[in-house]
Parts: sequence; structure tokens; C-alpha cells
Amino acid sequence: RDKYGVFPLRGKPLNVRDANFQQTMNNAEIQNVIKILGLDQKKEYENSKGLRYGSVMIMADQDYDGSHIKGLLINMIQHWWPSLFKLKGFIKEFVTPLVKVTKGTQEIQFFTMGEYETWREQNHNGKGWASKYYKGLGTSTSKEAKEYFKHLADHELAFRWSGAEDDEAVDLAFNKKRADDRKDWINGYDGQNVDHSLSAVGYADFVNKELVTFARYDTMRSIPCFVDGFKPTQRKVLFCAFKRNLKSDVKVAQLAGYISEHSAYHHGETSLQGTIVGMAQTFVGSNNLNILFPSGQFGTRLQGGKDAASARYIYTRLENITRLIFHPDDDPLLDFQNEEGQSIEPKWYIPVIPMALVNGADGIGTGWSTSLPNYNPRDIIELIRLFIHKEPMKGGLLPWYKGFNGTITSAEGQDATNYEVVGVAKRTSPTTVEITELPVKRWTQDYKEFLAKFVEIDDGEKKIRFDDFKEYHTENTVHFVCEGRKECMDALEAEGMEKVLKLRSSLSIANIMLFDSEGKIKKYANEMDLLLEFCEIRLKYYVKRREHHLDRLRREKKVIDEKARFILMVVNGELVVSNRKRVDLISDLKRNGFKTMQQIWGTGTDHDESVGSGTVTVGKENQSGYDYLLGMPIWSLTHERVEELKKQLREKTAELLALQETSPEQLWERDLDAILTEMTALESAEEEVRQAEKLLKSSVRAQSQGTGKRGRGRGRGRGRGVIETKVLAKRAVQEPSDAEDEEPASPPEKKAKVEVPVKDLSSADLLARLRERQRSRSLFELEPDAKKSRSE
DNA sequence: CCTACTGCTAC
DNA sequence: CGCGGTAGCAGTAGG
Repeated sequence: RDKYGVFPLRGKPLNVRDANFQQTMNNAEIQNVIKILGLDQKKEYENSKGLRYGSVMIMADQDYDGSHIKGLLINMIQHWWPSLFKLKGFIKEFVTPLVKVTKGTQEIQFFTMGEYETWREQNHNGKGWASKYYKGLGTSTSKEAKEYFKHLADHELAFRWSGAEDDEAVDLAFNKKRADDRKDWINGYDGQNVDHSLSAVGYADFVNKELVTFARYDTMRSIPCFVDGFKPTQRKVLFCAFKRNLKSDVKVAQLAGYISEHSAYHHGETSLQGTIVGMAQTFVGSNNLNILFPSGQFGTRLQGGKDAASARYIYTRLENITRLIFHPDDDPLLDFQNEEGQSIEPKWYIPVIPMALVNGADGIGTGWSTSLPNYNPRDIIELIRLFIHKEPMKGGLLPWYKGFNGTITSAEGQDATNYEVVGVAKRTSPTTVEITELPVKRWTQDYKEFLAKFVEIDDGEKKIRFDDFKEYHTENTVHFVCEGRKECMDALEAEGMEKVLKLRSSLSIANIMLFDSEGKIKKYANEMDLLLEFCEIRLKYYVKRREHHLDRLRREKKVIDEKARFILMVVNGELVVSNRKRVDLISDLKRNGFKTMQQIWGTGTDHDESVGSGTVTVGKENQSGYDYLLGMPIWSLTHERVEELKKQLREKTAELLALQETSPEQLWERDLDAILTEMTALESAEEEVRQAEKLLKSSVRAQSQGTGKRGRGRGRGRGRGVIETKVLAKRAVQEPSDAEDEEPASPPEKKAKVEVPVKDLSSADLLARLRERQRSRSLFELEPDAKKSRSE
């Protein structure tokens, strides 16, 4: 306690290299470190004299983000106190074991995966030893921590400066302007690791062997794969939704826990919860086809989804369309990964349509970032059909966002990478302008603050200003009604409403970076480049799918065939099974040409036979391979059973013939049709809700007229403890004059009971009913499995 | 013209 | 339990 000080950092420290003065001065973490060490900004240090400590030892989790944190701290010293950076033994790190193995009282710890793997190879794959992975510092117990400090020398690793290349390495990693250099840095990584068993490591080695692994990982987790459009975390969500067969609602927080457990997710659950919420959002500007259903408040366009309720209040399940897009027949073709013996999500899914284009993508990694807008699934499907019929996929696609009422057009004169997105404003009377749509990803709340500037100042100087504006938005639509003097409105119109009201924004497709099917990062010139590559791989996978299932059906048919023949021989007395030696029986079967399970399914396959009445697993206990015959219950050795099998055989044969006569292209088109049908159903349900909302809105507005309230102010922020739709419905009935959701300061007017027209009741009611109906729409049987899911 | 913000998965 | 700070890149909006 007299000689050591401990200071816990909170998350990622500031990258001081290109931060401005203000930001660094305001950064509490940096200021604390300076104060604790007694650092002097201007001083050149020849030794640690004048400092309050002789050295700094960084102790971070032994994971990628831990490496990043070490790097950021090194970066700070290198940038501000190069003399200390060079000072021998001033910066050190504390290394903790990654894996410990125990056998009785023996214990061995490993500081690198390399060491551990070597040991395993030399020790019969670690047989007889129990292994424990240390995922973070928190995995270690207090007792272990004390052990570490007792043997400090084993855990201490000093950083060593040996020349300009060390400074260059840190600059390469943290200079904001060197993203392109970092691309080469990451691509050039050869897989080497820092040897944590040594006593010192050079800075350049740290950067090139350890920090680079963070950079690589950061890019992989932030940038999606073009095949399914998912980042790894999103893929884990879908994998677990399938694994859990998520057909009935589960709490988002609970689902996140399930995913952590079943897909080797090693990060914080809030981050994961955010990913789940993002996959279920439906507001304009989010998903065109959400694969998870949002049951509860998942956020709206009012605040770009930031207004989502907490993960413990909201529920989700698979959308009906999800399994139509990620077809179960493709599952056997996927390359499922393995982590620490656990089968986890595949390298990528192979959706029927390119989901990367449908829902777009945004991501920021190290070295690379990506940005891809959304496109219309119907347009995409039309182009896919052209591809299927080997016609040229002429024309391109325009970005498209479901529910967006403005326009998106190719920017004129420019290169083909820019689009213009325009909202909607209309002069509806000499003194009125109505804004009914904002550019995509301009959120209503932000825009309201912008509009407020038009009413703020009345210095007589401003040519264009509003006296007032009112708001009649819904969750899904924008509606500002701006009132002002005729001269102002004339001036506004003359200058161009879209320009002055900032209803124009642009959208670029110049940075479409995605991982390809081989896991290599690749730049796509435009959406058609991506679509074409998708179509090619997808068609290959329809060929594969067809072959796989033809093969499966043939083998399944053979099993039924053999069973029927076997039973027939038994009941006809041609084969005696009772009271005989096992070996004789088996040689009888062989002589009669019966195939073993292994012969039918090929060697090494552990196929579950689920064709007959009893389920027999091959190759577990009995090696004869005839269990599927000899293991049949005695009561199945009847003529009736033979008839039943014959019927099964006919069905299998029909199925096989049908598939034989279907081309891969036809399979694809069939899947496309199914998606379109479901989309149509979804859209009509949404349309009903929209109509009901419209009806409700118009009646509310009619009632609110004449109250003379000003639709201006700071907004009331988040409604706490209430769901927005309920507020809407409730207010429509009880406080019609307050329906704009405004004026936080003034208490609700005390009124006598408001007469509620019948029309209102019914429209509010209708809306609620429709929402509920949409909510419970399901292709699947709902299962009352609350208890089951808990036990899982 | 340069700065600052935006988006998103992570700490 | 909610809020807020940090990284990383490319492009757009703002002062």
C-alpha cells in the first residue's frame, strides 16, 4: 500500500493523438492519470524522478479489446511524453493466464494459446486434465489474484523501445489520417503472436503481433458478410432464434442471455440487446424486412430508434417471413463453426434474397468502414427472376425505404454513386406550409428543433419565419403544419421550400465494403455488383440443395424398402429371427442382400433414422448396422405394417420424383413466390393499421381545432412507463385537445367530461384491435411453452 | 474551409 | 437503473 497505487479505468481511453485540446482537457480519465502520476506536460524525462511512481503497469483483460486499451494508453505516453516512452521499464503490462489446466493437485497455466496447443499435442489432447479458460480479469478469484502478485516476475512484461520503428508503429495504429496504412497493416498480418513468457516485448512487436489482432477482429465484428448481410453478432442472434425455435414471445433481455450461452458470445449483454432491438425495428429508415418481430416499444422515427424501451420490457420472436428467407432446406449446407466444442452459428447463412441489399448495412471497423442503403425486396426479386431466366439484369436499383413517402433519385451530372433524398412540403394555403415527409434518417425530434428556429426570433430582419407550427405526427408519419405571414410564405416558396426547410439530403454508395463468401473484405462498385455475385453463389447453393435432398430421399427410400422386405420375409417364414445366434442372423441378412445402415448412409455418418416407428441411432452401441431391422418392435412384424411401409415408400418416391423434376432455378422461384406472398400479407396488415391511424388522427385533429394551443416547445422527452400507442389511443378519448403531445409546462386543462363521438371510440378501438391482430398473426402453432423455455 | 457530427458494436 | 464517455471510418452538415 505504501508503494503501489491502483487506478481502474472505465472503458476505452481517449486517443490523444488527434484529439483537440478541449477534448483532452475535459477528459476526466486522462486528467486523473496525469494527476496520479504527477506528469508534467512540458517535461522531458530522463528517469522517473519527479513522478509519483517509478513505472506504470497496465492490467487489461487478455482479449482483443484489452489489447486495444493497452494500445491507447501506450499511444498517450508515446504522443505526449516520448521520453517516458523510451525510458526502459517505465511502461509494463501485467499478463494473466489464458488457460489453466488441473489434474488433482497439479496445475499448469498458459499465457498464450500457442503454448496451450503445443502442450495439448504432447499430452494426449489434454486427456485427464480439466481446463478452464480465463475470459477476463474477473474470471480470476481473489485467491488467484494474490497468487499472481506473489509471483510478480512471472506476470510482468515490460515494453521495450529500440528505435524509430517503435514510434512509427504506434503512429500507424493511432493516427487518424492513416486508415489506408492500417488496411495494409491488417492485410499483412502473418498470424504471429507476442510471446508472453518472455520478460520484455518491443512496441513494434506489440503493435504488429497483438494490437493488429484487435484491429482485425474489430473489422470482422463491424462489417457484414455480403451473402447474408449479417455481422457476427446478428448472425448469432438468428442462429439462436432458430435453435430456440423462437415462435412465441420471449423477453429481449432473456434472449440475450440465451444467445450469450449458446453461441459463444463473449461481450457485454447491453451491446447484444441493442443488436436484437435493431433487428426487430420497423420504423421508416430502419429495416425493410425485419426478421424479428417487435412486441413492445422498439423505437420510432421520432428519435431514430433511440426511444426504444429497455430490453427487460420488450419481447420478440421470429417473424413469419424469416424462415422463408432463411430456408430450412439450406441448413444442411451451411458451414457451422465450432468454438470450444460448442457448435455455433455458421460462417454465413444463405438467404433466398440478398438481405444485405434489403436492409442495408452500416459499420465502422479499423481500416475499413461500410455503408449500404436499403433496397426494395420486390425490385430485387424481379431482377433475380431475370437472372434465373438468363436475361440481362438491365437497369439498376434505386435505394428504397419501406414507408418513405419522399423521393430518392440519382443525383444528376455526378458519378453514379450519389442519390438525392427529398422530403415533402406543400403550400396548402397562403399562410400555411405543411411538411409531411423528412429525408430518410432525419428524425422527427431533431427536425422539430430545427424548425423551432424559424419561430424563435422576430427581429423584423428575417425574411422567412413562421409565427407558429403545430405537429400531428404518428409513430409512422410526419406532419408539421407551419403558419406564417403570406409574405414570408411567398419568400419561402421563391427560395425553394425543400432547400430552406432542409428537406434535401444525399446518400452515397461509394463505400460498399463487405466480406465475401471466402471471408475476404471486398469493395463493391454498386448494388448490381453485389446482386450479381449474390445470384451466382445462390444458384450454386440451389444446385447443392437439390443434390443434397435427392441423395437424402434416395437413402431414406432404401431404408423403408429394406424394412418392408425384412418384415415380409419374417412373416412369410423365409427368415427366422427368434431363438437364434446373433452371428447367424447377421450372416442370413447379409446373404439375403440386406444393406447395413452404414452402407445406406455412407461411412462415418451418424444419421438419425426417423423413418419407421422406432427411432434407432446408428453406430452408437451396436456395430452390426442392422439395428434398424432387428431393433424393430415385434408388433411391427405384421402384414399391416408392411402395407404401411409401402404407403410410406410411395410417398417418398413421389417426393423424390417431384424433386428430380424440379430444377434448381424452379426451387429458387418457388421460394421467391413464398416470400412475396408473405410480404403481401404483411403489407396488407400494415395498411389496415395505417388506415386506422389515419382515421384516428383526422378525428383527433378535428377536435383539437379551436383550442388555440401553440405547438412549440422543447418536447416532453421520453414518456416514462407508458407505451406510445396507448397514449395515443387514450388521449384520443380523454384529452382530445392535447393530442399533439405538447406543452409540457401547462398541466392538462381541467375539463368537464368530454363528449366522445362514437366514431372516435371505434377508431381508437379499431387501431388497438388491428395492432393486436397483427401481433398475433402466425403461420405456426403457438405453443404454451413458457416453462419449457425457462428450463432451457 | 475546416470542424463536428452521424451511424454502430464494442469497452 | 439510467446516463454518458471512449474507439474506429467516410461522408455529410454546420459554424
